[in-house]
Formats: sequence, structure tokens, C-alpha cells
Amino acid sequence: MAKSLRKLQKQDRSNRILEVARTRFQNEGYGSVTIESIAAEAAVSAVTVYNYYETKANLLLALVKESDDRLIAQLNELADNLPNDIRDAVAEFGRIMRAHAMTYLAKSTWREVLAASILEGGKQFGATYRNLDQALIDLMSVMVKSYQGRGIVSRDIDADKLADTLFEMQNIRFFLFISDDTQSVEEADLRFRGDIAVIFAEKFKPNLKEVT
Amino acid sequence: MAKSLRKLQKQDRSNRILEVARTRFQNEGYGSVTIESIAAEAAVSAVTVYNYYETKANLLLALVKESDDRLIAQLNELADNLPNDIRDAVAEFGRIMRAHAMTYLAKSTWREVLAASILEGGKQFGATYRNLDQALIDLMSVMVKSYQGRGIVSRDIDADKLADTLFEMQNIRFFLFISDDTQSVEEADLRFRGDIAVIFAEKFKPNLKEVT
DNA sequence: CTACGAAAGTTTAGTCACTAAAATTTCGTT
DNA sequence: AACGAAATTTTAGTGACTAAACTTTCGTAG
Repeated sequence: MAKSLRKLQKQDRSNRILEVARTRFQNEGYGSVTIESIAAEAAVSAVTVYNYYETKANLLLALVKESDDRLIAQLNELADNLPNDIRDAVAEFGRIMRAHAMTYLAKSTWREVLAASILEGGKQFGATYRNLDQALIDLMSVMVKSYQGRGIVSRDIDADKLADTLFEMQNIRFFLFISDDTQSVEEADLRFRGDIAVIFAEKFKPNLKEVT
Repeated sequence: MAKSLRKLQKQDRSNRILEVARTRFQNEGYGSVTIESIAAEAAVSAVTVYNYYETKANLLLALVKESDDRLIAQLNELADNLPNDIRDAVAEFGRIMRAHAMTYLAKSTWREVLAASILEGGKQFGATYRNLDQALIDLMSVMVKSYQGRGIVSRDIDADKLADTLFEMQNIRFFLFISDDTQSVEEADLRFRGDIAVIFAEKFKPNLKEVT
């Protein structure tokens, strides 16, 4: 047999809910859409929505997850076509993430996503979010290693650790960007470039060199 | 006249609410305390609580703000007694912040605080939170400049920018620490030290030195 | 020192997220 | 065809939060 009717129905209901949620959230804004109305349009009871997605915010999280593939694709494109300066590459990494986010949801909605992912903390959907992060860190790591391979970045430094630090730096800048309605994409870009410049700058006095 | 009765009463009511909230949150946990019960114990109506603090999370935020003074004091103590290595100073900065947070609230409650501060975004209480951040960045900046003054850190780098980057790096590590119930204080310390090591390490190949 | 007006608080009525449990429908199998 | 288990719906309720009507109370002008 193909797949029991029961499972197909379940899958279908789940899809319908997500589909309705997507368009409603996009058109009316996350805050103004009620679970009740999503349920009605998807022809299920509200409780069923909760059975599938636990909370309204998780429904949003599930939606966001769908866009991950596209993001990863864009970043892979960058990784396949790296600029000469690693600093430009890292800055571009951040720019792609912000641009991708902005084409997908409004800042206020992203705040709901971030808030939800923090509250979920140890639990289920929070883990989902962290999976994406790990994939992105890995990608950053590939980039860093590429520059090491080309002899641009010293082999003495631990690529994974540098990638992790750079990614998390981008992460906090993304948080701050999303948290502040007045911060433009250009401003966010500048700030992150500032971080990158500082991170890659030589910081110890040349005559007192004591880096191990 | 000293201060109109009306204002004194207002002040008193506000204090009572905060006081009740503090003990209840501490004893019963944020999630299990209802605004209704806080209002009853403070001898006001629930709506009055909302008039003063807008949301339950903001009530929590107001509470957290109270502890800021103590935190700043501890960090000032560090600034007055800096170790020889700037990396140790920055690591200690982070350690103090985490330790302070853990003595004050449980991780799950901190998650509520962080989530609320993100959701508030542009608005009022979110600004409050950002004020603390700015004070901490300034403190970090003082520290960095001290190392520059002693000739340990190069004068070529912009102290304010380095301080900003280091602070935000600590900030994201704090977020991740709070978001993950399984991450111990020791582990968080190690991760942040990893960041610091990477940030202060020389990253460009010695023979290809091309830093401006 | 009293009466009026504005400030502050309370009541009321309602929306919405979310939950537990009882009742009902529906698929799969014997 | 019929039983049992899976899944959904119904029901009833809690708690955060809000708008608006209503009431109390302080400050002051007469």
C-alpha cells in the first residue's frame, strides 16, 4: 500500500494550515490573524492547529523554516564565488542574510520569530532553529578554510572557531538590526563591517608582540 | 509643598506592585504568578497594574533594571583592577555578567526578559534595556583605552569600535547561554574565551601581511 | 470650607492564546 | 458488518490584555 489514508489526511491538514497561515500572516500581519480564523479557513478546529504546531509562534517558525533552503542556496553561491578579501566575504554573508530576511517578513514579525526561538530555548522548535545556525556556521567554516587554503588566512588559527565567532557576530548584529525599527539595512551593513574590520585588525602593539 | 498627595500615592502604589511582583516571581516563578494575584496583594485592581507597567513582561523588566546598579558596580571594580592581559579582562567582564544574571533569576525567566526586550523593540522599555547596554559598552571602552594607555593595545585601532564588538560578542554568548538549559557557566566561559582568543589572534599570513 | 473639575482607579464586558478532558467521528482491521 | 484505536471536535475554563463606562478622590477656586 502507498500510505494509509489516515497519514495522507494528516499531511494534508498540516499543509492546509501552513498554507493558510502563510498568506494570512503575509497579508494581514502576524498580530492581527487569529488561530481561530486560520483553523476555520483550513477547515479544521482550532485545537487541531494547536495539536500540530503547539503555539501560534511555532506556526510562524515552521513557515520560516521553509525559506531556509533558499537562504542556504544563496550563501552557497557566495561560497562558490569568493572575493579576494575574506572581510568582503564575511560582510557579504551578513548582507545576504539580512536581505533574505527582509524579503520574507517585516521586522516586527521577525521579532516574534526571535522571541519565540528564545522562549523555546531547550525545547523542540528551538532546536529546529539551532539546526539552521549549525548549517550556516559550517558554511562559514568552509569559507574560512578556503582562504586558509589560498594562503590568505594563517593556518595557525582554528578555522572552525573563527567561523563560529564570525557567525555569532553576524548573529547579534542581525538581532540588533531586527530589534531596531530605525536601523536601515545600510546602517546594519556598516556596523557589521566595523566588527569585521576590528576582528581582522592587528590589535597588539607591534613592538610588544606577545601573541602565542 | 513637598509633593502632592496624589503623586505620593502613585509612587506608593507603583512600589507596592513592584515589591509584590519581586517576591512572588522569586518564590513561585514568573509563569505561575498571575497579574490578578499581584494586583490583589498590592491592593489595586489588575487594570491599574497594566496602567503602570503595560505588560507582565515589562513588570519583570522593571524588576531587572533594579539590579543594574549592582552589576555596574561589580564591573567598575573590575575596571579599577585590571589584569595584565586584556583577554583576561574581557573574559572576566563576561563572567561577571553571567554570574550576576544567575544570582538574580533562573534561565527560564531570563528568557522571558530577553524575549520581551526584543518584542519591545523600538518602544519604551526596550529603550530602557538599550540604555544599560550603552553604559556597559562605555565601560568596556574605558577598559580598552586603559590597555591602549599602557601600550599593550595598539593606538591604531578605534577603542570605541573594539569595545562595541567585544561587548556584542559577549552579548550573543549571553543570549546563547540563556537559551540553552544544558549549557553550564563553565561552558559559556570557555566559549567566550574562544571568541576572545580568535579576535585577538593574528589572522593574516605573516608573509602576506596586507592589513592597512 | 465647600463644591466643582480633573486625575486616578475600578468595574464591566469582551477578545484571543492556550489547555485539559469529555464526546464524537472516522479509518483500519478482523 | 462491527469493533477498537486514532484523530478531531466540543466544551469549559484560565489568564493576559484592552476599551469604555462608571466611581472615587484629591486639589483648588470661590
